[in-house]
Amino acid sequence: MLTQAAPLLPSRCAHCAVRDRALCSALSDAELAHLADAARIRTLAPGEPLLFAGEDAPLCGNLIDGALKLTAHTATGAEQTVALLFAGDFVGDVWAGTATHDVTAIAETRLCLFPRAAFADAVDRHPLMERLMLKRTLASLEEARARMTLLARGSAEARVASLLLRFAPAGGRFELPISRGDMAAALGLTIESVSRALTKLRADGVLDTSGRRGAHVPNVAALKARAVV
Amino acid sequence: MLTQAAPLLPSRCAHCAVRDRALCSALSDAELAHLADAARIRTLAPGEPLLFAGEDAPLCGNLIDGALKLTAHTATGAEQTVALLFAGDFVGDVWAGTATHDVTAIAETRLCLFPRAAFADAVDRHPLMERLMLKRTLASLEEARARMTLLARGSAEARVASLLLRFAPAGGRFELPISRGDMAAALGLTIESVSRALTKLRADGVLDTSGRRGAHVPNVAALKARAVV
DNA sequence: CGTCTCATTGACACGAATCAACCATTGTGG
DNA sequence: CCACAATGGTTGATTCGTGTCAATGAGACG
Repeated sequence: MLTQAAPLLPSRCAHCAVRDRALCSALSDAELAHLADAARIRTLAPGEPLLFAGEDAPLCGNLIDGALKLTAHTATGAEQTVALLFAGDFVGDVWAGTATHDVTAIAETRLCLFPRAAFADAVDRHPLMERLMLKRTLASLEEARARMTLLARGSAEARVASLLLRFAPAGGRFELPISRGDMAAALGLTIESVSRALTKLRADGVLDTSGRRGAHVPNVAALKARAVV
Repeated sequence: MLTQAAPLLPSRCAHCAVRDRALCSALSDAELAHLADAARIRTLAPGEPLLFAGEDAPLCGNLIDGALKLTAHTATGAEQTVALLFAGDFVGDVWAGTATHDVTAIAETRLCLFPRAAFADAVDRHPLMERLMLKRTLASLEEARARMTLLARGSAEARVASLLLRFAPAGGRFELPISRGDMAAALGLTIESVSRALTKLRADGVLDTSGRRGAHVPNVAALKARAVV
Protein backbone atom coordinates (compact mmCIF):
# COMPACT_ATOMS: atom_id res chain seq x y z
CA MET A 1 0.00 0.00 0.00
CA LEU A 2 1.25 3.40 -0.93
CA THR A 3 1.25 5.71 2.00
CA GLN A 4 0.63 9.33 1.23
CA ALA A 5 1.64 12.17 3.49
CA ALA A 6 -1.59 13.36 5.06
CA PRO A 7 -1.96 17.13 4.91
CA LEU A 8 -1.35 18.62 8.31
CA LEU A 9 -4.43 19.79 10.18
CA PRO A 10 -4.01 23.52 10.83
CA SER A 11 -3.83 24.35 14.50
CA ARG A 12 -6.80 26.68 14.15
CA CYS A 13 -8.77 23.52 13.35
CA ALA A 14 -7.12 21.30 15.95
CA HIS A 15 -7.88 23.83 18.65
CA CYS A 16 -11.19 24.98 17.18
CA ALA A 17 -13.82 25.49 19.86
CA VAL A 18 -16.47 23.85 17.71
CA ARG A 19 -14.35 21.08 16.15
CA ASP A 20 -16.64 18.51 17.73
CA ARG A 21 -19.91 20.35 17.22
CA ALA A 22 -19.88 21.97 13.79
CA LEU A 23 -20.44 20.06 10.56
CA CYS A 24 -16.67 19.47 10.53
CA SER A 25 -17.17 16.97 13.32
CA ALA A 26 -18.24 14.49 10.65
CA LEU A 27 -14.73 14.63 9.17
CA SER A 28 -11.54 12.97 10.29
CA ASP A 29 -8.50 15.15 10.88
CA ALA A 30 -7.10 14.14 7.49
CA GLU A 31 -10.33 14.90 5.67
CA LEU A 32 -10.72 18.19 7.45
CA ALA A 33 -7.18 19.19 6.59
CA HIS A 34 -8.12 19.28 2.93
CA LEU A 35 -11.21 21.41 3.45
CA ALA A 36 -9.35 23.67 5.85
CA ASP A 37 -7.26 25.02 2.98
CA ALA A 38 -10.29 26.91 1.77
CA ALA A 39 -11.32 28.22 5.19
CA ARG A 40 -11.00 31.78 6.29
CA ILE A 41 -11.70 33.11 9.76
CA ARG A 42 -13.72 36.27 9.91
CA THR A 43 -14.78 38.37 12.86
CA LEU A 44 -17.96 40.42 12.89
CA ALA A 45 -18.78 43.25 15.24
CA PRO A 46 -22.26 43.40 16.76
CA GLY A 47 -24.66 44.72 14.13
CA GLU A 48 -22.30 43.97 11.28
CA PRO A 49 -23.96 42.25 8.30
CA LEU A 50 -22.62 39.08 6.70
CA LEU A 51 -25.10 38.54 3.86
CA PHE A 52 -28.03 40.38 2.35
CA ALA A 53 -31.18 38.66 1.14
CA GLY A 54 -31.36 38.43 -2.62
CA GLU A 55 -27.72 39.16 -3.16
CA ASP A 56 -25.26 36.61 -4.40
CA ALA A 57 -23.98 34.64 -1.43
CA PRO A 58 -20.61 33.10 -2.30
CA LEU A 59 -19.86 32.09 1.29
CA CYS A 60 -21.04 29.68 3.90
CA GLY A 61 -19.53 28.41 7.08
CA ASN A 62 -19.60 27.61 10.77
CA LEU A 63 -20.19 29.87 13.72
CA ILE A 64 -17.26 29.59 16.14
CA ASP A 65 -18.68 31.88 18.79
CA GLY A 66 -21.03 34.81 19.13
CA ALA A 67 -24.47 34.93 17.57
CA LEU A 68 -26.12 35.71 14.25
CA LYS A 69 -29.69 36.50 13.30
CA LEU A 70 -31.43 35.56 10.07
CA THR A 71 -34.04 38.15 9.20
CA ALA A 72 -36.73 38.72 6.62
CA HIS A 73 -38.38 42.01 5.84
CA THR A 74 -42.11 42.44 5.47
CA ALA A 75 -43.65 44.58 2.75
CA THR A 76 -44.30 47.25 5.35
CA GLY A 77 -40.65 47.36 6.32
CA ALA A 78 -40.88 45.54 9.64
CA GLU A 79 -38.05 43.14 10.36
CA GLN A 80 -38.79 39.57 11.38
CA THR A 81 -36.04 37.39 12.76
CA VAL A 82 -36.62 33.83 11.52
CA ALA A 83 -33.70 32.17 13.24
CA LEU A 84 -30.93 32.76 15.74
CA LEU A 85 -27.61 30.98 15.23
CA PHE A 86 -25.05 30.21 17.88
CA ALA A 87 -21.67 28.49 18.21
CA GLY A 88 -21.46 25.35 16.07
CA ASP A 89 -24.36 26.30 13.82
CA PHE A 90 -23.98 26.36 10.07
CA VAL A 91 -24.77 29.51 8.14
CA GLY A 92 -25.35 30.09 4.45
CA ASP A 93 -26.88 28.34 1.48
CA VAL A 94 -24.64 25.68 -0.03
CA TRP A 95 -26.60 25.18 -3.23
CA ALA A 96 -28.82 28.24 -3.58
CA GLY A 97 -27.16 30.99 -5.57
CA THR A 98 -28.53 33.89 -3.58
CA ALA A 99 -29.02 34.42 0.12
CA THR A 100 -32.60 33.90 1.26
CA HIS A 101 -32.30 36.09 4.35
CA ASP A 102 -30.30 38.92 5.75
CA VAL A 103 -27.62 37.59 8.08
CA THR A 104 -26.35 39.95 10.77
CA ALA A 105 -24.18 39.58 13.83
CA ILE A 106 -25.94 40.33 17.09
CA ALA A 107 -22.79 39.97 19.15
CA GLU A 108 -19.04 39.91 18.60
CA THR A 109 -18.89 36.87 16.37
CA ARG A 110 -16.22 34.66 14.85
CA LEU A 111 -16.93 32.60 11.76
CA CYS A 112 -15.06 29.97 9.81
CA LEU A 113 -16.05 30.74 6.23
CA PHE A 114 -15.70 28.71 3.02
CA PRO A 115 -16.39 29.46 -0.60
CA ARG A 116 -19.69 27.79 -1.36
CA ALA A 117 -18.17 25.60 -4.03
CA ALA A 118 -15.47 24.29 -1.68
CA PHE A 119 -18.04 23.36 0.91
CA ALA A 120 -20.36 21.78 -1.65
CA ASP A 121 -17.40 19.72 -2.79
CA ALA A 122 -16.72 18.55 0.76
CA VAL A 123 -20.37 17.55 1.18
CA ASP A 124 -20.19 15.63 -2.09
CA ARG A 125 -17.12 13.73 -0.98
CA HIS A 126 -18.07 12.98 2.61
CA PRO A 127 -21.36 11.14 3.10
CA LEU A 128 -21.10 11.41 6.87
CA MET A 129 -20.97 15.18 6.57
CA GLU A 130 -23.98 15.22 4.29
CA ARG A 131 -25.87 13.00 6.71
CA LEU A 132 -25.01 15.30 9.57
CA MET A 133 -26.15 18.28 7.54
CA LEU A 134 -29.42 16.53 6.78
CA LYS A 135 -30.02 15.77 10.44
CA ARG A 136 -29.14 19.33 11.44
CA THR A 137 -31.54 20.67 8.85
CA LEU A 138 -34.28 18.39 10.10
CA ALA A 139 -33.62 19.67 13.62
CA SER A 140 -33.78 23.27 12.39
CA LEU A 141 -37.08 22.48 10.73
CA GLU A 142 -38.45 21.17 14.01
CA GLU A 143 -37.23 24.25 15.77
CA ALA A 144 -38.82 26.50 13.16
CA ARG A 145 -42.12 24.69 13.54
CA ALA A 146 -42.02 25.02 17.31
CA ARG A 147 -41.33 28.70 16.94
CA MET A 148 -44.19 28.90 14.50
CA THR A 149 -46.60 27.71 17.16
CA LEU A 150 -45.17 30.15 19.66
CA LEU A 151 -45.53 33.07 17.27
CA ALA A 152 -48.96 32.08 16.05
CA ARG A 153 -50.51 31.54 19.47
CA GLY A 154 -48.26 32.71 22.27
CA SER A 155 -48.88 35.83 24.33
CA ALA A 156 -46.22 38.51 24.53
CA GLU A 157 -45.22 37.18 27.93
CA ALA A 158 -44.90 33.60 26.66
CA ARG A 159 -42.79 34.73 23.72
CA VAL A 160 -40.42 36.74 25.87
CA ALA A 161 -40.16 33.98 28.48
CA SER A 162 -39.38 31.50 25.72
CA LEU A 163 -36.61 33.69 24.36
CA LEU A 164 -35.10 34.16 27.81
CA LEU A 165 -35.01 30.39 28.16
CA ARG A 166 -33.06 30.12 24.93
CA PHE A 167 -30.47 32.50 26.34
CA ALA A 168 -30.30 30.84 29.74
CA PRO A 169 -31.79 27.34 29.60
CA ALA A 170 -30.65 26.64 33.15
CA GLY A 171 -31.63 30.00 34.61
CA GLY A 172 -29.25 31.85 36.88
CA ARG A 173 -27.39 35.03 36.07
CA PHE A 174 -26.61 35.92 32.48
CA GLU A 175 -26.27 38.71 29.93
CA LEU A 176 -28.98 39.42 27.40
CA PRO A 177 -27.05 39.12 24.13
CA ILE A 178 -29.44 41.34 22.19
CA SER A 179 -31.28 44.61 22.56
CA ARG A 180 -35.01 45.02 23.18
CA GLY A 181 -35.40 45.91 19.54
CA ASP A 182 -33.76 42.67 18.44
CA MET A 183 -35.90 40.72 20.86
CA ALA A 184 -39.00 42.38 19.46
CA ALA A 185 -37.94 41.55 15.90
CA ALA A 186 -37.37 37.94 16.82
CA LEU A 187 -40.66 37.60 18.65
CA GLY A 188 -42.95 39.47 16.28
CA LEU A 189 -43.66 42.11 18.91
CA THR A 190 -42.94 45.78 19.40
CA ILE A 191 -40.20 47.09 21.65
CA GLU A 192 -42.86 48.39 24.01
CA SER A 193 -44.53 45.01 24.34
CA VAL A 194 -41.19 43.35 25.07
CA SER A 195 -40.44 45.95 27.69
CA ARG A 196 -43.84 45.52 29.31
CA ALA A 197 -43.48 41.75 29.34
CA LEU A 198 -40.08 42.04 31.02
CA THR A 199 -41.52 44.46 33.54
CA LYS A 200 -44.32 42.05 34.32
CA LEU A 201 -41.93 39.11 34.73
CA ARG A 202 -39.87 41.29 37.05
CA ALA A 203 -42.95 42.32 39.03
CA ASP A 204 -43.90 38.67 39.37
CA GLY A 205 -40.48 37.75 40.72
CA VAL A 206 -39.64 35.47 37.81
CA LEU A 207 -36.82 37.68 36.58
CA ASP A 208 -34.34 40.21 37.86
CA THR A 209 -32.85 42.77 35.54
CA SER A 210 -30.00 45.14 36.16
CA GLY A 211 -29.18 47.78 33.61
CA ARG A 212 -29.86 47.08 29.97
CA ARG A 213 -28.30 43.67 29.63
CA GLY A 214 -28.04 42.16 33.07
CA ALA A 215 -30.53 39.42 33.86
CA HIS A 216 -31.10 36.85 36.57
CA VAL A 217 -33.61 34.00 36.63
CA PRO A 218 -33.91 32.77 40.21
CA ASN A 219 -36.39 30.03 39.35
CA VAL A 220 -36.23 28.40 35.94
CA ALA A 221 -39.37 26.37 36.53
CA ALA A 222 -41.41 29.53 37.06
CA LEU A 223 -40.04 31.00 33.85
CA LYS A 224 -40.79 27.81 31.96
CA ALA A 225 -44.35 27.96 33.20
CA ARG A 226 -44.63 31.43 31.64
CA ALA A 227 -43.22 30.20 28.34
CA VAL A 228 -46.02 27.76 27.61
CA VAL A 229 -48.42 28.69 24.89
CA MET B 1 -19.71 -8.72 -17.51
CA LEU B 2 -22.23 -10.73 -15.67
CA THR B 3 -25.74 -9.48 -16.30
CA GLN B 4 -28.17 -9.91 -13.51
CA ALA B 5 -31.90 -9.99 -13.95
CA ALA B 6 -33.11 -6.62 -12.66
CA PRO B 7 -36.09 -6.94 -10.34
CA LEU B 8 -39.20 -5.89 -12.18
CA LEU B 9 -40.60 -2.49 -11.28
CA PRO B 10 -44.14 -3.02 -9.98
CA SER B 11 -46.74 -1.36 -12.15
CA ARG B 12 -47.98 0.64 -9.19
CA CYS B 13 -44.56 2.32 -9.27
CA ALA B 14 -44.32 2.58 -13.06
CA HIS B 15 -47.68 4.30 -13.19
CA CYS B 16 -47.32 6.18 -9.91
CA ALA B 17 -48.65 9.71 -10.15
CA VAL B 18 -45.69 11.04 -8.19
CA ARG B 19 -42.94 8.82 -9.64
CA ASP B 20 -41.17 11.91 -10.92
CA ARG B 21 -41.87 14.15 -7.94
CA ALA B 22 -41.49 12.14 -4.77
CA LEU B 23 -38.14 11.18 -3.27
CA CYS B 24 -38.30 8.06 -5.47
CA SER B 25 -37.51 10.29 -8.43
CA ALA B 26 -33.89 10.12 -7.35
CA LEU B 27 -33.88 6.38 -8.04
CA SER B 28 -33.63 4.50 -11.28
CA ASP B 29 -36.32 1.96 -12.08
CA ALA B 30 -34.01 -0.87 -11.01
CA GLU B 31 -33.12 0.82 -7.73
CA LEU B 32 -36.73 1.62 -7.03
CA ALA B 33 -37.78 -1.96 -7.71
CA HIS B 34 -35.81 -3.08 -4.68
CA LEU B 35 -37.31 -0.49 -2.38
CA ALA B 36 -40.78 -1.12 -3.78
CA ASP B 37 -40.81 -4.56 -2.16
CA ALA B 38 -41.24 -2.87 1.19
CA ALA B 39 -43.90 -0.43 0.05
CA ARG B 40 -47.53 -0.60 0.99
CA ILE B 41 -50.31 1.63 -0.32
CA ARG B 42 -52.69 2.98 2.25
CA THR B 43 -55.76 5.14 1.87
CA LEU B 44 -56.91 7.55 4.53
CA ALA B 45 -60.35 9.11 4.83
CA PRO B 46 -60.62 12.83 5.64
CA GLY B 47 -59.95 13.29 9.33
CA GLU B 48 -58.30 9.91 9.70
CA PRO B 49 -55.03 10.01 11.67
CA LEU B 50 -51.80 8.46 10.44
CA LEU B 51 -49.46 9.14 13.35
CA PHE B 52 -49.70 10.60 16.83
CA ALA B 53 -47.06 12.85 18.36
CA GLY B 54 -44.92 11.08 20.91
CA GLU B 55 -45.92 7.61 19.81
CA ASP B 56 -43.59 5.24 18.09
CA ALA B 57 -43.67 5.95 14.37
CA PRO B 58 -42.53 2.87 12.47
CA LEU B 59 -43.64 4.25 9.09
CA CYS B 60 -42.73 6.91 6.63
CA GLY B 61 -43.57 7.46 3.01
CA ASN B 62 -44.75 9.56 0.12
CA LEU B 63 -48.07 11.29 -0.44
CA ILE B 64 -49.58 10.12 -3.71
CA ASP B 65 -52.60 12.38 -3.62
CA GLY B 66 -54.82 14.15 -1.14
CA ALA B 67 -53.51 16.22 1.74
CA LEU B 68 -52.16 15.79 5.26
CA LYS B 69 -51.71 18.19 8.12
CA LEU B 70 -48.95 18.12 10.73
CA THR B 71 -50.23 19.51 13.99
CA ALA B 72 -48.89 20.38 17.41
CA HIS B 73 -50.98 20.91 20.51
CA THR B 74 -50.48 23.80 22.87
CA ALA B 75 -50.61 23.42 26.63
CA THR B 76 -54.08 24.97 26.56
CA GLY B 77 -55.32 22.38 24.12
CA ALA B 78 -55.43 24.53 21.02
CA GLU B 79 -54.28 22.83 17.85
CA GLN B 80 -51.66 24.47 15.65
CA THR B 81 -51.02 23.16 12.17
CA VAL B 82 -47.31 23.47 11.45
CA ALA B 83 -47.31 22.13 7.90
CA LEU B 84 -49.57 21.00 5.12
CA LEU B 85 -48.42 18.18 2.87
CA PHE B 86 -49.60 17.48 -0.66
CA ALA B 87 -48.91 15.04 -3.49
CA GLY B 88 -45.22 14.18 -3.76
CA ASP B 89 -44.34 15.35 -0.26
CA PHE B 90 -42.56 13.07 2.15
CA VAL B 91 -44.08 12.30 5.53
CA GLY B 92 -42.56 10.80 8.64
CA ASP B 93 -39.31 10.78 10.54
CA VAL B 94 -36.71 8.47 9.06
CA TRP B 95 -34.31 8.52 12.00
CA ALA B 96 -36.32 9.81 14.94
CA GLY B 97 -37.91 6.99 16.89
CA THR B 98 -41.13 8.79 17.75
CA ALA B 99 -43.37 11.06 15.74
CA THR B 100 -42.86 14.74 16.49
CA HIS B 101 -46.34 15.81 15.37
CA ASP B 102 -49.79 14.46 14.88
CA VAL B 103 -50.33 13.59 11.23
CA THR B 104 -53.91 13.60 10.00
CA ALA B 105 -55.56 13.40 6.60
CA ILE B 106 -57.55 16.48 5.63
CA ALA B 107 -58.85 14.93 2.45
CA GLU B 108 -59.20 11.50 0.90
CA THR B 109 -55.52 10.62 0.77
CA ARG B 110 -53.37 7.87 -0.70
CA LEU B 111 -49.95 7.15 0.70
CA CYS B 112 -47.07 4.91 -0.28
CA LEU B 113 -45.70 3.79 3.08
CA PHE B 114 -42.43 2.09 4.03
CA PRO B 115 -41.10 0.68 7.26
CA ARG B 116 -38.72 3.30 8.56
CA ALA B 117 -35.78 0.92 8.48
CA ALA B 118 -36.34 0.06 4.83
CA PHE B 119 -36.44 3.68 3.86
CA ALA B 120 -33.39 4.53 5.96
CA ASP B 121 -31.60 1.72 4.18
CA ALA B 122 -32.53 3.14 0.77
CA VAL B 123 -31.26 6.57 1.82
CA ASP B 124 -28.01 4.97 2.97
CA ARG B 125 -27.53 3.21 -0.34
CA HIS B 126 -28.55 5.99 -2.72
CA PRO B 127 -26.65 9.26 -2.35
CA LEU B 128 -28.85 10.98 -4.91
CA MET B 129 -31.88 10.20 -2.82
CA GLU B 130 -30.22 11.54 0.28
CA ARG B 131 -29.25 14.69 -1.57
CA LEU B 132 -32.80 15.16 -2.77
CA MET B 133 -34.06 14.66 0.75
CA LEU B 134 -31.62 17.26 2.01
CA LYS B 135 -32.72 19.78 -0.58
CA ARG B 136 -36.39 19.10 0.14
CA THR B 137 -35.76 19.58 3.83
CA LEU B 138 -34.00 22.85 3.17
CA ALA B 139 -36.98 23.96 1.09
CA SER B 140 -39.35 22.97 3.88
CA LEU B 141 -37.26 24.97 6.29
CA GLU B 142 -37.56 28.02 4.05
CA GLU B 143 -41.29 27.51 3.83
CA ALA B 144 -41.57 27.19 7.60
CA ARG B 145 -39.63 30.41 8.05
CA ALA B 146 -41.82 32.25 5.59
CA ARG B 147 -44.89 31.01 7.42
CA MET B 148 -43.31 32.11 10.65
CA THR B 149 -43.23 35.69 9.45
CA LEU B 150 -46.81 35.46 8.26
CA LEU B 151 -48.00 34.10 11.59
CA ALA B 152 -45.95 36.51 13.67
CA ARG B 153 -46.96 39.66 11.84
CA GLY B 154 -49.77 39.08 9.38
CA SER B 155 -53.34 40.26 9.92
CA ALA B 156 -56.16 37.74 9.82
CA GLU B 157 -56.95 38.82 6.27
CA ALA B 158 -53.36 38.38 5.12
CA ARG B 159 -53.16 34.93 6.68
CA VAL B 160 -56.36 33.77 5.04
CA ALA B 161 -55.42 35.26 1.68
CA SER B 162 -52.07 33.53 1.89
CA LEU B 163 -53.69 30.18 2.57
CA LEU B 164 -56.10 30.61 -0.33
CA LEU B 165 -53.12 31.23 -2.57
CA ARG B 166 -51.60 27.94 -1.47
CA PHE B 167 -54.77 26.15 -2.52
CA ALA B 168 -55.13 27.98 -5.82
CA PRO B 169 -51.84 29.63 -6.78
CA ALA B 170 -53.24 30.61 -10.16
CA GLY B 171 -56.65 31.72 -8.94
CA GLY B 172 -59.80 30.63 -10.75
CA ARG B 173 -62.39 28.20 -9.46
CA PHE B 174 -61.44 25.56 -6.91
CA GLU B 175 -62.54 23.60 -3.88
CA LEU B 176 -61.40 24.49 -0.42
CA PRO B 177 -59.82 21.23 0.73
CA ILE B 178 -60.28 21.95 4.43
CA SER B 179 -62.90 23.26 6.82
CA ARG B 180 -62.92 26.68 8.47
CA GLY B 181 -61.74 25.01 11.62
CA ASP B 182 -58.74 23.49 9.88
CA MET B 183 -57.96 26.82 8.28
CA ALA B 184 -58.10 28.48 11.68
CA ALA B 185 -55.79 25.85 13.16
CA ALA B 186 -53.31 26.35 10.35
CA LEU B 187 -53.38 30.13 10.60
CA GLY B 188 -53.34 30.58 14.34
CA LEU B 189 -56.77 32.19 14.28
CA THR B 190 -60.25 31.34 15.49
CA ILE B 191 -62.97 30.00 13.24
CA GLU B 192 -64.82 33.27 13.62
CA SER B 193 -61.85 35.32 12.47
CA VAL B 194 -61.39 33.10 9.42
CA SER B 195 -65.05 33.46 8.58
CA ARG B 196 -64.94 37.23 8.93
CA ALA B 197 -61.82 37.46 6.79
CA LEU B 198 -63.51 35.40 4.07
CA THR B 199 -66.60 37.60 4.30
CA LYS B 200 -64.47 40.68 3.91
CA LEU B 201 -62.63 39.26 0.90
CA ARG B 202 -66.01 38.43 -0.61
CA ALA B 203 -67.33 41.91 0.10
CA ASP B 204 -64.26 43.39 -1.55
CA GLY B 205 -64.76 41.30 -4.67
CA VAL B 206 -61.50 39.38 -4.25
CA LEU B 207 -63.23 36.07 -3.67
CA ASP B 208 -66.47 34.31 -4.50
CA THR B 209 -67.71 31.50 -2.33
CA SER B 210 -70.52 29.07 -2.96
CA GLY B 211 -71.56 26.68 -0.26
CA ARG B 212 -69.01 25.49 2.24
CA ARG B 213 -66.23 24.44 -0.06
CA GLY B 214 -66.75 26.23 -3.35
CA ALA B 215 -64.41 29.13 -4.07
CA HIS B 216 -63.53 31.35 -7.00
CA VAL B 217 -60.73 33.88 -7.24
CA PRO B 218 -61.45 36.15 -10.20
CA ASN B 219 -58.27 38.17 -9.78
CA VAL B 220 -55.18 36.52 -8.35
CA ALA B 221 -53.22 39.75 -8.24
CA ALA B 222 -55.81 41.32 -5.95
CA LEU B 223 -55.63 38.31 -3.65
CA LYS B 224 -51.85 38.40 -3.63
CA ALA B 225 -52.02 42.03 -2.61
CA ARG B 226 -54.06 41.01 0.43
CA ALA B 227 -51.58 38.28 1.34
CA VAL B 228 -48.66 40.61 2.01
CA VAL B 229 -47.64 41.11 5.57
C1' DC C 1 -22.20 68.07 32.08
C1' DG C 2 -24.79 67.51 28.02
C1' DT C 3 -26.26 64.73 24.38
C1' DC C 4 -27.54 60.48 22.21
C1' DT C 5 -29.39 56.17 22.24
C1' DC C 6 -32.01 52.73 24.35
C1' DA C 7 -35.56 51.48 27.61
C1' DT C 8 -39.67 52.27 30.26
C1' DT C 9 -44.19 53.93 31.13
C1' DG C 10 -48.71 55.92 30.03
C1' DA C 11 -52.99 56.97 27.21
C1' DC C 12 -55.49 55.48 23.60
C1' DA C 13 -56.90 52.90 19.27
C1' DC C 14 -57.57 48.86 16.87
C1' DG C 15 -57.93 44.03 15.87
C1' DA C 16 -58.74 39.46 17.17
C1' DA C 17 -60.63 36.43 20.89
C1' DT C 18 -64.56 35.36 23.30
C1' DC C 19 -69.33 34.67 24.23
C1' DA C 20 -73.65 34.19 22.20
C1' DA C 21 -77.17 33.98 18.84
C1' DC C 22 -78.64 32.78 14.42
C1' DC C 23 -78.45 30.56 9.70
C1' DA C 24 -77.49 26.80 6.24
C1' DT C 25 -76.57 22.25 4.97
C1' DT C 26 -76.58 17.50 5.77
C1' DG C 27 -78.29 13.49 7.42
C1' DT C 28 -81.79 10.54 10.01
C1' DG C 29 -85.96 8.40 11.37
C1' DG C 30 -90.84 8.59 11.39
C1' DC D 1 -91.38 13.10 1.90
C1' DC D 2 -91.07 15.81 5.61
C1' DA D 3 -89.83 16.97 10.46
C1' DC D 4 -85.99 17.40 13.07
C1' DA D 5 -81.68 17.16 15.05
C1' DA D 6 -76.67 17.63 14.28
C1' DT D 7 -72.94 19.86 12.27
C1' DG D 8 -70.63 23.62 10.32
C1' DG D 9 -70.71 28.45 9.19
C1' DT D 10 -71.91 33.35 9.72
C1' DT D 11 -72.83 37.45 12.25
C1' DG D 12 -73.16 40.50 16.32
C1' DA D 13 -71.72 42.51 21.02
C1' DT D 14 -68.18 42.83 24.09
C1' DT D 15 -63.59 42.08 26.20
C1' DC D 16 -58.80 41.75 26.21
C1' DG D 17 -54.26 42.27 24.43
C1' DT D 18 -51.05 44.42 21.62
C1' DG D 19 -49.89 48.25 18.49
C1' DT D 20 -49.36 53.11 18.18
C1' DC D 21 -48.25 57.66 19.61
C1' DA D 22 -46.19 60.40 23.04
C1' DA D 23 -43.62 61.56 27.08
C1' DT D 24 -40.29 60.41 30.45
C1' DG D 25 -36.26 57.95 32.42
C1' DA D 26 -31.65 55.70 32.45
C1' DG D 27 -27.07 54.52 30.75
C1' DA D 28 -23.25 55.21 27.60
C1' DC D 29 -20.04 58.37 25.82
C1' DG D 30 -17.87 62.44 24.39
